Amino acid sequence: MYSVTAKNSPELHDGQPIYGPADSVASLSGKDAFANLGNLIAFEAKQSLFWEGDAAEYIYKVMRGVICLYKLLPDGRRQVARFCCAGDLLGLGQRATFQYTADTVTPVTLLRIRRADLEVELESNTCLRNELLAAVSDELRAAQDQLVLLGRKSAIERVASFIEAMAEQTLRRGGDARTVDLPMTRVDIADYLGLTHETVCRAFSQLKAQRILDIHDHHVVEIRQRDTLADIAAGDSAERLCA
Amino acid sequence: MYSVTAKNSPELHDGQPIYGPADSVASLSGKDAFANLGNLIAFEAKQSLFWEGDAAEYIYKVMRGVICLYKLLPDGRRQVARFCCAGDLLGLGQRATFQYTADTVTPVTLLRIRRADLEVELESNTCLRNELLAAVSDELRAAQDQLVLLGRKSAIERVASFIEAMAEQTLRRGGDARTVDLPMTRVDIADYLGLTHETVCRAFSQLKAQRILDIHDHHVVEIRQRDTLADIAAGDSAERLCA
DNA sequence: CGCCAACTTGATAACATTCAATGTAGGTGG
DNA sequence: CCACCTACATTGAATGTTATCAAGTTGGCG
Repeated sequence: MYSVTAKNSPELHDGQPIYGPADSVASLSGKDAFANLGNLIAFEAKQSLFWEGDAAEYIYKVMRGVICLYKLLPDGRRQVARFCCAGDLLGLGQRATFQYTADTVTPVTLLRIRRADLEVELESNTCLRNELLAAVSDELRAAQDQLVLLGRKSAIERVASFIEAMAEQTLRRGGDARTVDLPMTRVDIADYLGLTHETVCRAFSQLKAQRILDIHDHHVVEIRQRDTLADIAAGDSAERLCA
Repeated sequence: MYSVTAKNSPELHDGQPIYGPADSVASLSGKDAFANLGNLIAFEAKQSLFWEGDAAEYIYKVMRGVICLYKLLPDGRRQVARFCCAGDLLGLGQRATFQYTADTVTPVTLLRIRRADLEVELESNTCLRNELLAAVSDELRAAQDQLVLLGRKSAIERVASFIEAMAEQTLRRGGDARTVDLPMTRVDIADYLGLTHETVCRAFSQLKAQRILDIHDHHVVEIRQRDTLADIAAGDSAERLCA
């Protein structure tokens, strides 16, 4: 489980900390097409990696921990676009600047790859090219699902969808599908789901009251009725299930 | 301008109509890296091209007209993911099935390309590969902007954003930036913006009452105060502007 | 032990939806 | 040619979900 409450060590801010270079990645991820292109760097929780509009000199691969990508409106309203976990790539796209701001949610280890180096490698490396296209395509598909969630789902449906998605991710990483780790705060979740943190809270409470969830810790929930949760998440017969 | 009210000719449904093959495309689009890979087909307005989950044997390039891509929830709620106009590609992504349903909004001419043919061509054609990656990246960026709109913008901000985006598109195609063509219905717009058609209607009326828009025809609006519209769309000082 | 940040719960209010009625334009058929 | 029909658009009134504002509670850490 993640240590969410790690403090902002003043001596380690804004990405200075550097691990051993290049090939020490192998120990973390097995063989990785990206490993020999970049360096590992580490960040504490709750730090900024980059801001929307920054020159995108690097792209990143998350090796460990969770990162939150978001955009801000002028008056401070925030929309979280994505939570990036181990294996995810950040900073793709062909723009010279980042399209969103990135903060760490937990302590994080990143593989940092110079964009220019990547582009050279892409010329010859078909496998890498495919992996990259797959990453962008997956990101697009996830964004389209999120459009449906934000445009058409109710608060309870959004929260149920989120928990289900996090559970699936846990499962893919070989974890227990019933115990779900939620390292981010309620505010982060709210900004991801287009709700307020109070509304997210009430949805959690409601799912707990209906015995669909158990909430051990604020950041660890257990799914007790996976089918019902899935039905709510899918937007199916909400009136019956949420009565 | 588009003829929105074209009838559903019974003799021309579900994509049978076929134009001349391959190279007659040149006359429509100038040189086009995709042209010699596919065939042109035409559709009337308000027809289905394919459904979410269909086997994705082809990808399409829109040569003329407008197409609406959407997803449905089990109870019929609809979220429009995108309106595709001339030059846009449909059906990208590496999945064997379509990720959304596609209906024509206006009469449409498409270039239809067999996916297998495209993949063969991609092996050798660097230019085409780049064009494809650029298309996916653009689609992703548009989807991320839409996440902010759906998650955090008010009704009036959503409608202002939509009109502004349509105006920019008109401009890029060499049209007058003030006169904006909206070939889709209010329901289509509502399902794109995550609102009801009544709310969209009221937002149009409000923008008209504030003399920010003129509404000639239901499907043609004129922007009278571009700056104010842009401010509202950006979510800037909404309280002052919308008072 | 006490502080602080995150979380939870409650009361009220706002904005968008829902339900209902009316308006408008194009197309059809008498 | 006009009346009718249908689909789409607009406006009004009510209802409801979610946001906002306001207290409290909890848990981790100094």
